[in-house]
Amino acid sequence: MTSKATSIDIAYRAGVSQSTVSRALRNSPLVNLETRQRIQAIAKELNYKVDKNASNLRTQNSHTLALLICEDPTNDESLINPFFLSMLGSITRATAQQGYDLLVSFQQLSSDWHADYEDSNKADGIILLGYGDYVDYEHKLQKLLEQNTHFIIWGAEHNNKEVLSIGCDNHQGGVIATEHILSLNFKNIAFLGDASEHSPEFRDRYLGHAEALKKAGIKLNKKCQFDAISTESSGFDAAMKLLDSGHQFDSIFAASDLIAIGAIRALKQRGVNVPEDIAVVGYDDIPVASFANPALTTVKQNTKLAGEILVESLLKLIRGKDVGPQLIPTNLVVRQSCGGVDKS
Amino acid sequence: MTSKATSIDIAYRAGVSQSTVSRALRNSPLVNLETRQRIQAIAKELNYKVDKNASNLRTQNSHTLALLICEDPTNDESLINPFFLSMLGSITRATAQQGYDLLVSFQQLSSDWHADYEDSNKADGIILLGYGDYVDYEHKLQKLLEQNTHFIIWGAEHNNKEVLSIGCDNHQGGVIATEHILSLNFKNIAFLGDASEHSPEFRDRYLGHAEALKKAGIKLNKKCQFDAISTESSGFDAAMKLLDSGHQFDSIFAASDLIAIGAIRALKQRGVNVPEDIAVVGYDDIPVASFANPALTTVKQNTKLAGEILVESLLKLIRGKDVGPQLIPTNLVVRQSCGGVDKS
DNA sequence: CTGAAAGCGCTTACAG
DNA sequence: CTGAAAGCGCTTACAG
Repeated sequence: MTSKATSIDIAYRAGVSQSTVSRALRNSPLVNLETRQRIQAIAKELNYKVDKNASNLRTQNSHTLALLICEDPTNDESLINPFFLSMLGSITRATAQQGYDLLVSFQQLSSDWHADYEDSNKADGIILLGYGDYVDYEHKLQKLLEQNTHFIIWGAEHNNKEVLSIGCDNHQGGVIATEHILSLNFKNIAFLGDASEHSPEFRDRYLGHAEALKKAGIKLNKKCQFDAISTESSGFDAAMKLLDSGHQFDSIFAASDLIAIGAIRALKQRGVNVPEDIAVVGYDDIPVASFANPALTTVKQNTKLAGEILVESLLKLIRGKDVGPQLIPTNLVVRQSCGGVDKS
Repeated sequence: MTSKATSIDIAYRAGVSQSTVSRALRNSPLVNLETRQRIQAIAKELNYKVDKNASNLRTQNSHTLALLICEDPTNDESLINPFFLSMLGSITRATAQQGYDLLVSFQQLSSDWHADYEDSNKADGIILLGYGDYVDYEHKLQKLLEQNTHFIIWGAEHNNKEVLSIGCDNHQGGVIATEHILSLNFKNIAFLGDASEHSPEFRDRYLGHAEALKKAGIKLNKKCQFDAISTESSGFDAAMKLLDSGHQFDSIFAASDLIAIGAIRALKQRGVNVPEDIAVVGYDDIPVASFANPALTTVKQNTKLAGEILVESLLKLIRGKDVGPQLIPTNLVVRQSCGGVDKS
């Protein structure tokens, strides 16, 4: 009783062949209904579970997806980008919903990629999170491509069309954030975040920002742009530089919530009030956003939908169906950091 | 070239038997060094990876751990307890460090447990997170025990000694939180959180609180205790009840940060200043804690260490070694919500 | 509707 | 040091 029951044990008890047990457990209509039910009852009684290794080996697929999350080494190791954590939650759920298991792994930027999940038949496909900064990963993606690995990458559309990417519409997000600021009569918007082609997601947000400005007939305030990566401290530093630059601005569009929160800390430290003196919009709507002080007005990425689409698309890819890149719409969440609505 | 290479392909190329290939790839000293290196080179060239399903089937272990996170259905589904998310991060890392893979799954409270990871040989053992509320799960744990599943549960020590539990020292945490409040000359402490045996972790915190009070010769303020589960809104509600009760108090010990944050919102809404009028201490040190307004003074659970110990202990259990329950020490993080130190 | 048989790709006694 | 062989527990043509 200590060792696990196998299909042969069940076959013996049911007085049928092992093949019939296997069919019955998969609920095959080939097996007589009565026999089927009897077998299933015995299986339940014995607490029998199909051995995944055996069935996967036989069918040559694992019914498992792997999620690789890029870990920013500049961060304290316990501080994974909270946005990715939200995505992790929704991807986990979406995967389970499709009857798949999910293998999760954090990958150091520096270390060798152990993206051999598919090669070793541990997973049928891979979801890449946090590799938006694709410049540094190009050769690794190339290798995945060469190996015919099924994978999908979260982020801006990739310049290599063979790489399937799913992401939120960062351009549109940049537009709505900027339009919101403008609608509140701020006209001189600073931008905090790396807008180079090195950070395609930030860049798209910036491009949307620029477009909205242009549409409104307002010039980009190039002097008030400072690079930042998506951490609180980087946002703090960038805002300090902005402040020290002496250039005029009445509002800030931060390329991420973490940057926005850091910037607000810098502003406060210099005695600047948000939103009375300076309005701030963030991006992501991470859980912290609503607890910030003032609560952040921000562009929400729909992580639930994103997770579902990511998983669905990867599954299609695995099954050899046609899938293209997709852009998920974003929406504005108005809180207090720009004024406008005050529901404190 | 499209289909994956097998050990037989390598054997063919290397001019040896498949058994020798298998040995060489596991770097067995039985194989001649030169032959071994030649085989490994060919494997690399062919981008060969051992098929995990086959090797797991053969060796009957999966080198995989499963993590089950209990999902509180009262929450919006995107809002997983941030403390669990931190734990997830550290467990993922600790698992990888041990050369294991991690299967992650969120389980609905209501739904049937698909804790069949081990039965189906998908995992060698299971980590249970968020099942501290064990009363409701007793029979399920019992079943796991009966099936000889290797599992470990995060939380307070379990009354059933067969269940291996690892958790932070909640009693000690309650003591240090309370001592801190007392050291700042608050004497009338309200407690927010369910202190019944239904929530063993909260209860231990409460017991530590009571002990510290007793030691200081101060009576428990029983009238100022209100139940709350670990959500912001529950904390808000509990604080409202406390306020409405009309009983006097000068400080609050919240059984979790989320409760504390909700309580602070309630206090603010009623025009009560924190920490000037009322001091508040939380518990957990979730990422949000430092962004709260005022930033939360709280009891930090060392999630990094906790993840490591959890994984190590489970592995010991799997390997048949002796393991006992462990209590991880906590420490106080002083921020602004109690006054005392002000580094805003 | 059912059974006997092959085979998925490994690991590991066993024999040399 | 190496090879032939068995077998892990399934699924699924094939034959009846």
